[in-house]
Order: sequence, then C-alpha cells, then structure tokens
Amino acid sequence: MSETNPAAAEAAPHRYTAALAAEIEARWQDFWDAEGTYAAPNPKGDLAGDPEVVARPKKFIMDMFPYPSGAGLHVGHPLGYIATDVYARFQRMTGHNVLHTLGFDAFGLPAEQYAVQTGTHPRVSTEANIKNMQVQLRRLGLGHDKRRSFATIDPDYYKWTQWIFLQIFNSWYDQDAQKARPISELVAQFESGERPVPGGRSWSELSSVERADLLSEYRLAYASDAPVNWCPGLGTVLANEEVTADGRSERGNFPVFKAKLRQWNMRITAYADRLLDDLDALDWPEAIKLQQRNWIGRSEGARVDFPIDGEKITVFTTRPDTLFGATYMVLAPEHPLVEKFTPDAWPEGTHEVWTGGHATPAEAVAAYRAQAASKSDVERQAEAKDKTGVFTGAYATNPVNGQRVPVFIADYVLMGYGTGAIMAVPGHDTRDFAFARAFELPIVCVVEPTDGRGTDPATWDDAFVSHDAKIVNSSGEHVSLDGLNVTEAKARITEWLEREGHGEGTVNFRLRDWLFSRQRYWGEPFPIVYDEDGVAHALPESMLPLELPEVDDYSPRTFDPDDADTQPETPLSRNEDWVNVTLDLGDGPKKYRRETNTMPNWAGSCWYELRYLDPHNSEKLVDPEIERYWMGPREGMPHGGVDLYVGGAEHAVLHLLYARFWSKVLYDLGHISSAEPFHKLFNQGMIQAYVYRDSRGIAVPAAEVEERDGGYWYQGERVTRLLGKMGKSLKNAVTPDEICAEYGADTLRLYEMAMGPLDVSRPWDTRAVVGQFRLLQRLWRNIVDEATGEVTVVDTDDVDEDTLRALHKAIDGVRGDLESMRFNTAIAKVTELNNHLTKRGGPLPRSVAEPLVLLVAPLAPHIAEELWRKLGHTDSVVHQDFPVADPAYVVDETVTCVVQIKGKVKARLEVSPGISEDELEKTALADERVVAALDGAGIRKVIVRAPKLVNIVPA
RNA sequence: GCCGGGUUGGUGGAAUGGCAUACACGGAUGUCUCAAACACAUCUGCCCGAGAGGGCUUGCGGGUUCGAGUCCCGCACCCGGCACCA
Repeated sequence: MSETNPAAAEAAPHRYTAALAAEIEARWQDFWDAEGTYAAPNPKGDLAGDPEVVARPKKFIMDMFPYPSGAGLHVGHPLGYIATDVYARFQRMTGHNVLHTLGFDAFGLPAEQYAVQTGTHPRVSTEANIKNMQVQLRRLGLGHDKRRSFATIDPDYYKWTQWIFLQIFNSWYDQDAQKARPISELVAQFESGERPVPGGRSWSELSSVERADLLSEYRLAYASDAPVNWCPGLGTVLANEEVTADGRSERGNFPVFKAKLRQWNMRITAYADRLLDDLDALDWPEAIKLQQRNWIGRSEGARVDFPIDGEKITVFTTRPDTLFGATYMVLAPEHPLVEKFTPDAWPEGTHEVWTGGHATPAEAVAAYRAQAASKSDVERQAEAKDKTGVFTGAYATNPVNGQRVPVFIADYVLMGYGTGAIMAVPGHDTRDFAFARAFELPIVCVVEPTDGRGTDPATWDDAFVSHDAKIVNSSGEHVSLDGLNVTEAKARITEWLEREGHGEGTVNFRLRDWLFSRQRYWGEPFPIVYDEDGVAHALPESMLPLELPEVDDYSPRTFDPDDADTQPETPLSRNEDWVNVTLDLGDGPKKYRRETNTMPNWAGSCWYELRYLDPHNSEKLVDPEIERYWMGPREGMPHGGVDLYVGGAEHAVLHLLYARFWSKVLYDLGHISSAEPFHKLFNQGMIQAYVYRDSRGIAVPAAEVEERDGGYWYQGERVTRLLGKMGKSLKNAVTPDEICAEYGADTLRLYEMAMGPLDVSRPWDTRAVVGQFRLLQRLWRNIVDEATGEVTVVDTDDVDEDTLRALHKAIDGVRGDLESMRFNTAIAKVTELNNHLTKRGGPLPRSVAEPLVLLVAPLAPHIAEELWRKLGHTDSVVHQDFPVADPAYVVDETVTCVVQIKGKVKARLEVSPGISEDELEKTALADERVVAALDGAGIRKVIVRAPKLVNIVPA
C-alpha cells in the first residue's frame, strides 16, 4: 500500500514507497534514454558501435510484436515482454552483445473497422494507439534499443514487404535443386529448349498471355481462382470462424455464399518437405513442432486411376493395400467430373436409398450440391456422424479386379484434400463403414482381423483398422496380395500399379497454398499492375514503396444480401486516379491498372526480425554482413535464426509457418544466411483472471467483489467465481498502469515473473502483488537508512560464514534459474537471501550488498540502478558483470542426512558433506533411534547415498 | 473422436527417482504503539492427542523400485489445439 500516514512518512521519509518508486523509475528511464544504454552495436553501418562489444558473442532476443489496439494494455500483455527483458538483461551481464527491441504489427482489421465507423483515417488512430502503448511500455522499464523500432505501416518498412513479395513473385521452385530460383532462369530454360514448353510449341511462338499463364504455373506467388466465403450483404469475404453454422455472417446475419474469386496465393506447398525436415534442428517446444508437423500433414500413399467411360477418376489413398476391398467411390460434391459422368437416368435396379428419392441422377446431384453449398464448412463438419450423400448413377471400374463400383458424392470427402475423390474401403475405414451401412453397400474383409471378430463383415459393428495385419481375399488375375502384411502389400501393389500404368506411389500433404490477398484498405498494396491483356507485371524496385492512396470511404461496397452473383469491390478500386496509371516498365509508357487487393496481416510479421537488424537501410532489406552477424548459422544452430523468440502458443502454425517459408525463399535467393527465422521458441502462458457472475450469469466488476464467509459477494448478492481470460468484456481487466501507480514498475515486473513458471497459464491476483513490494522494501531497508536516506553498508572483510553461504548459494541458484528462464524460482532464491539478511540485522558488508544488487538488476532494474548509484558507482548497473559464486561457499558445512527404514524417515543426522559411504552407514546403524526402530530385526540391505540418505531394508 | 498439456495446503506455486509442501499471498499470535497502520518475531497440509507423540497426505486404481509428486499401465476430470485428411 502506498504510504498515507503523515506521521509514518515523517518517521521514515526515505522508505521505499510507491511515490519513491515512481520517482526512481522515471529518473532512470530518462537516464537510459539519454545515454542510449540499450543500444546494441552493429558490426557496420549507421548503428555501428564499440568494436569490443561487437566482438562479444551475440544474443538476439525477441518478442512477438503487439498489435496496437485502442483498448491499450492489460497486465497479461507484458508478461512475455518482461520475461525477454529479464533474460536480455541477464545476457548483457554475462558478456553478450544483446539485441532487444520491439516494433508494432500495425496493419489490421480493427483500425479499418474503426475507420468505417468514425471516418478517422486508420493511420491516425493506429499511430495514436502506438503512442499510447509506447507510454505504457516505457513505464515498465523494458531495455529496448529504440533506434531499431518500427511499425509495419511505415512506408520505409512496407517498401521491403513489397520488395519481398516481388522476390517471391519473380521466383519458381526448382524441384531438382530443391530450392527457389529467379524466374528469369526458368524463362532461359524455356527459351533454350532445355525445358520443353508444354503443348509442343517453342517459347517464341507463345503470346504474352500464354507466357504469363505458363509462368504462373511456376511462380511462388501466383493468382488463381480460390473458393471463398463471399458475403454480399457485408461486401467482404469472411473467414470460416466468421460464418455461423447455418451459413450466415456472424456480423449482420447475412447469407454467405461459396464463391470463386481471383486471389493471390503463395506456393508454400513447394516447401512442405523442407518445412517439415528443418523442424528437427530447431529448439522449439515439442508440442509446437508436432502441431506444425500435423498441419503440414505429410502422408505417403498412392494415386490410383479408376477407369470410367473411357476416362478416369483419380483417387489418393494411404492404403493401396486394401484396393481389393474398394466397393464404391466417393467424390466431393464440388468435384468437376461429377456432371460429366452423371447419366440421364438411374441404371436398372438402382437401390432406392441411393437416389435420395429423386427421379434422375442429375436432379439428385443438383439437390445434394445445393444442400451442401448452403451449409457452412463448420456445419458440414458438425453433421459428420450422420453420413449423407447420393448416387451419381455412374459406375467406375476397380483396376485391380475389374469390378464395377458405384460412384457417390458425399460431403465427407473434401475437394481441398488429395484429389477430392476416394476409393471407399468400408471394411477398413471407419467413415466408409458408416457410409456403407447407411447406404447398404457391400463390405468386404481384406485385412484379417487380429481382435477375434472373424472375417465376416456382416457381423461387425465397426471397421477393422490396423496397419499391422495380414492381407486376405486379395487375389486377382494379375496380382495377389494374400498373405502379405500391410507394409509389404503396399509396396507390392504400388509397384504393380506403376507397371500397369494404373497409378503411382505418391506423397500427399494436408498443407495448402497460402491465400494471400484481402479485399481491404488497411494493408500493404501489391506492387503489381495489369496491362491491357490482363497480364500481371511487377513494379520495378525504383517504384517502391507503392504507398496506400487516400480514399473517401474505407468500407467495402455492399450488395443485395441474397445476390450471389456479385463480386467484391475493394476500397482501393474506387480511387480511379490511383488505379489507372501510365507507366514505363522498360518498354515505353503504357497504360496499366493497379492491383486493388491488399496483403494480409501476416505479411508484415513474416520478416520483421530481419529489419530490426538494419532498420534504416534504404539500399537493402538488410545488409548481409549485419544479417550474418546477428542471425547466421552457428554451432548448435545449423540454420541460424533468432536466439530466443517468445510469444503465445496461438501462433503455433500460421505465423510461425509463414515466417519460416519467407525465410527459406530469401535464403534460397541468397539474400540472407539464415534458413530459419527463429532458432529457439518459447511459448509463454496466459495470465488468466477470475470472472465473477451474478445469478443471471452476468459478469460483475471483479474489483468490487468481496470475499467473506467462504463465498464471493457483489453489492450484497452472492456471485460465483470462475477462471477466464482477462478483458473488458468480463469486467476483470487490470492495467499495468494501476499496478505501477500503486507499487511501481519493479514490483509489477517481479510479481509477473514470480507468479509461476513462464510457460503455464495462471490467474492474476492483485492482492498478492504486495508480497513482491515487501521484498523490494526489505531490500531497500537492508542497504538504505529509511530515516536519513544514507547507505548503511560498511566496508569490511569480516563477513560471517552463514551469510557467505547464503549469498553464494543464491548467486549459484539465480544464475542457473535465469539462464534457463525459471524466473519464479530465481525470485524465490533472491527472497531467501534477502530474508536471511533482514534476520541477520546490522549493517551489510559491501561485499554482500553489491552482489545482492546485481542479482536483482535483471528483475527489478530501476531499484537496482538506484542502489548501485547510492553504493557509490557512477556507471550503470546494466553493463556490470553478473556475480559468480565461490564454490567453496555453495556447499553447506554440514548437511542433514535422512535415515529411512523401508523408505520411512526414522532419523536425521548432521554429517559432513564429504563423509564416506562406509562411515555414513556405520553412523546411521549406530543411531539409537535407528536401533530402536529396527527392534532387533536383521538387516537385508542398506542403500547409502552419501551424504544425503541412508535407507535400511530389514530382513 | 484424435493430438498435446495438466491435476501438489485456504490460494499462486517449489521439489537431478532420495527430508513433499521452498518462496509468496491469506490467516493466527506476539513485540512496538495511547491505539492503529507499518515493521519485526513465532506459528500455519490434514486427522487423532492436553502434551509428548502418532497416523495420513501430491485427482483415482494398479505396477516397477530399497525408495515414486517424479517412471510405466488403466481411469476420471480440467485446459489448449485440430477435426470426415482418404
């Protein structure tokens, strides 16, 4: 609590109060800014500095940068920033050149929506939010190199985002070399004939449109028609989670249609294998690696062609070994071949449940498609248990045994995965089994069950799914798999399929290309123009940055909510002067139309680590020497990258995968030396907060809830307590500003670090913050006289053993804890030492006070800086060496040895740490409590772990 | 459903297979004070017992081990993520 009693303030005018903390903190924050205390020198360029510091080992310590929201920060936001700051400070004190800074991820939807509502330009509101956040963050004493900060909306920054887009646009993936290469090298291959042009003509015979279309097949950034959730009523495309279960928009409740839209894509799938393989060398949490592996979703299998009417349907299967058990096929409802094979009438004897009650196949297919299209993806998935579908009237042929198999459409098959078609093996696939039962389709057993259920599928309740069993009933004229195990059968059948031209072994990925355009205003404009033939051209580097133009209205044009045949009209497209331009792209002035989509929010965060290194470089994205210095490969980090990247686990796949992808392209093209952006990743937990709800379930202001009689009360009414997220809507937000005002930033920092291990979520408890405040007060009082403000430390060599041991044990423990980011236990060890010193009383020897202050410095930098100055030093505590423990004092003079009998503690002995096992055993067996407890019983065995433990096992 | 993580006092949490409950919050008592606050000191897992002391205890049930919060198997519950992935 802040000091309010005048009498007490008079008695202790120099007590460490909130007011004094505020004064100290403001003073040192000003000092650090003025001195450039946290400036990290580059080896060259405008940020070059002290060669001695540059020569040290480097540490690049980074946070996931924030989006500057209008709501400002609550105490949950800075958790990671404080952690990286403590770690960075520790690294500075252990001889490293530390790069630590923070920028802003400032393009995004909230600012645009605010602009639509208020007419305020997104730049205006965003920059105001950034300013506000900078004030809040500065108050925490974060040691950022502010020269390196930027926002992704700065034209100097997004110039390079656009430049990278052009690098990607102007590249293709060479499958032989397994790397990206400039598109000009592909053109040269086509020109020389080294690579044949599809269709048999020569490159010079192709029109410009044909050339552009061909290159588009190769470019790493390409435009294509992609299915999207189009909402005419809002005039925008929606993400899946913005669409309700019944296919309407969450906002406004308008209908949403699946529409094809010309969109930019990034060919991230070309990198699937490398993104997967390179994970192995990264120091990331296994859980996150696993999520990325699952997201990429590599599966080995085979493509199999099923002949139909002289053509074929190609399926992907991971179980080609079960081909003899394929009794029907299913296509995704959107599959383009469906119309082609749908006959005019139902074949003779078509089963009634197959037709869905429709008179013709065309009618049935149309009805099912309409029904599927009206449902959202979420709903299609929600109804997964009840298998729906309809017969197309067509039959294909199973290549392995020549059997006719009916072709269905069903929405459990997805157009976006594999080939959009499956062979159904109901005997050995759970979903196929359910579908077959619903539609009375034949089920065949081709994998011998190992669970005793027998080989008659009619008696089964579910499919038999196993990868470790014998193949049966799989013998045909041409090939037999009987008796082989699953793995052998896969190899045998794949070989057969390839030999006979019915298919091939293949690898399929779940990963899809990255949809890269948005119909928004507040994003990076594409540096792309279209000529009169509609061919896309890259702007030359000299025309970058392509700045966002002013527009009258930020809202997209809306349409009749029910009119599916509309197209989005982007805000940028309305600025005709900007859109229609005459440019000279090297072949004289010509008319062009600009691309009017903008890049997604991810773009700016895909490469920002690189710009921190060399933020003002106007010639290059980053100077190669500087990049190699901070991020190049090193011992233990073969792909290079940031030394530590801290952020929330919610970015496990998208952001981290996209950033890895961009790194690899830039690496392939020779722009950077690091093939991975983030060598070590750490996911901090969430700070949760209690949510109090009244009897109607409405959240009540958490700050006004009282606890008494074992319950929680708000305005006399009993309320219930649950753990939830912190935020405005749940009325439980606590801001760093209020904690700083009541206790100071050092207390807030300590509390956030002391709450628990950094990687787990834990609830905020404002009442408990005072504990860390008391720690700082006691620390202060151990060094400063509260009445006079004078330092009480004495210069003496005469320090008691207990204190030396307490000090060096603390140094040893805190060092290890900070290195491995166990900040909570580091603080506990500092507390223990400080409590020892409080209890000890008397003036502190300088040789104890100084290391104590240095131990605290990474955690509570302001008070440490103040005490360091009071102790007579004129240089900043930030660049002092972290104390090193004297091993002689880390071990105790005597240790407590526990004597157990059958694992139960029966006696404790004080012994020397160096005691031998024999002597310890003798001492233990001679102890009277042990003798009494053994009560004459013989001894079977004695386990001795000197000097801590003896365990006696009686006969 | 699948994948990942978790479950330790009134609360947040600590514990290389070796004294379970460090450190902090909260609580109790005392010293100081006219009184209170602050500070300092002592106590504070649960049960039995006046006490000495004894028994029990890391979600539940098994197992491995001289010894398990920690390793293995099964179950329950909680939190994330993914989801008809062929």
